[in-house]
Amino acid sequence: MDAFFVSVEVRDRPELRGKPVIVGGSGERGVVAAASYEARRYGVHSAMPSVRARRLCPHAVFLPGSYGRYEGVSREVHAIFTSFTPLVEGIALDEAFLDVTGAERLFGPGPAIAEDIRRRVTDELALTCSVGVAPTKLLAKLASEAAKPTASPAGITPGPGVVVVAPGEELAFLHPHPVQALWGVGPATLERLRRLGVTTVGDLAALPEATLVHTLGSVAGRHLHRLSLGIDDRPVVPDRPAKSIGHEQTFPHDLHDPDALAVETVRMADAVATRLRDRGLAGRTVTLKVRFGTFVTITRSITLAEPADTGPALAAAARSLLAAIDPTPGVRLLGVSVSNLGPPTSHQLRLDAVDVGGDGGPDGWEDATRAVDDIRRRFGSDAIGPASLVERGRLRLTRRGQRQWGPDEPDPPPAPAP
DNA sequence: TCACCAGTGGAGGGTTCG
DNA sequence: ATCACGAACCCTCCACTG
Repeated sequence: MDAFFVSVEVRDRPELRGKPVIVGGSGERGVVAAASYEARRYGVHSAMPSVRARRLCPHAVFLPGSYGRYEGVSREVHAIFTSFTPLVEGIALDEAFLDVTGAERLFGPGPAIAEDIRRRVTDELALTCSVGVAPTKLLAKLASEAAKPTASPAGITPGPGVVVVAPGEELAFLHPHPVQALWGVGPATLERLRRLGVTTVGDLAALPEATLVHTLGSVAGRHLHRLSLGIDDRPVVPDRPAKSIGHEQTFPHDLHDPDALAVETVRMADAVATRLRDRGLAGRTVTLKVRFGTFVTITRSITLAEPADTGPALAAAARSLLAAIDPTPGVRLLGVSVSNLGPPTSHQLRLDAVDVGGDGGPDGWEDATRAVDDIRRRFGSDAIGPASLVERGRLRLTRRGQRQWGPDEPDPPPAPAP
């Protein structure tokens, strides 16, 4: 999808059409989630600090966005995709791979399907998308980027909408691209490749595999070497199971107080546990992430003997990790995530089993947690929560249906302790 | 008893992507 | 000269097992 979040907003508020529009966090610590092509003319792009975006384009309209709405529209787009093939792999809300090899007998050749998809997205959803058609995932991705509109200070140029890389044309299309166009080449890899004198994918293809393995490691080296030769046999995989679930948050102001951090940890552990139960999962490895005011980021993790899916169980683990961290330099961001996911084990019979809570559960919170889920379903997610959060008025994690791109209105800095 | 080896899983950091 | 959040994957080091 082209400028997805912004396009949804403009579609529903026509007075925004033709204006520079930015969806993202507007606070001091926010970032741009999406920018309209009018805003991109000024050099604004996604992931840019909002402060910089506002400097570049002071007259832009800033919108907080509504993530829940984008999820809904994404489902509608997805439904169009799956009407052509069940082999749809979602990459993000606005991006997906479709394997249409089996659909061509029914719907015609790939390029024709691409045109059909574009037409249906335009007619049914009043949004625009760009499609790349190619024999491999990498080439399809690059082709879809080539199909998009471009924005420069001079103006906005519409894209072709569909770009096809036919069999036999792969290397001619691929090799002129800059190496950073390859999936897996970010700033760090780019610098290492630059030192090898590599600028384009073609340069990369001329290098022996051993050289790449030596500088980038066995997996990445071999992978990039193959990609540069147009070899990419990764299949389109629908419904990949989640491997981790987490929550993290940047605070409007750095936190120094251990008690305040403990409260935030409980809040996030509770949110993660709720999402875990929503999906019928539990996890064994709990990871605490701390970013200090200096931007130095550390993670600490612990693996539990039994999978956990209750707030108290995750909070206890996260707080034990927090206890070993000195927060006095100031904590900018805190995160709790859970991995090693699997089904929640029904209580295993153990010879040494101790019934802590008196309800038969291993951590004593099974019945209470079931009741909490029930109350939230009926009265909303803010209706109930851990006592430590209620007392401090911190029950709410984020407004419903919202994902934030940074803290919005910074609270006034805490008054110095007497 | 020691040296070596292969495999596994945990911990922590880093990179990349949208 | 300070940029979110959520997730996947990779690498290295280390302990333990056999």
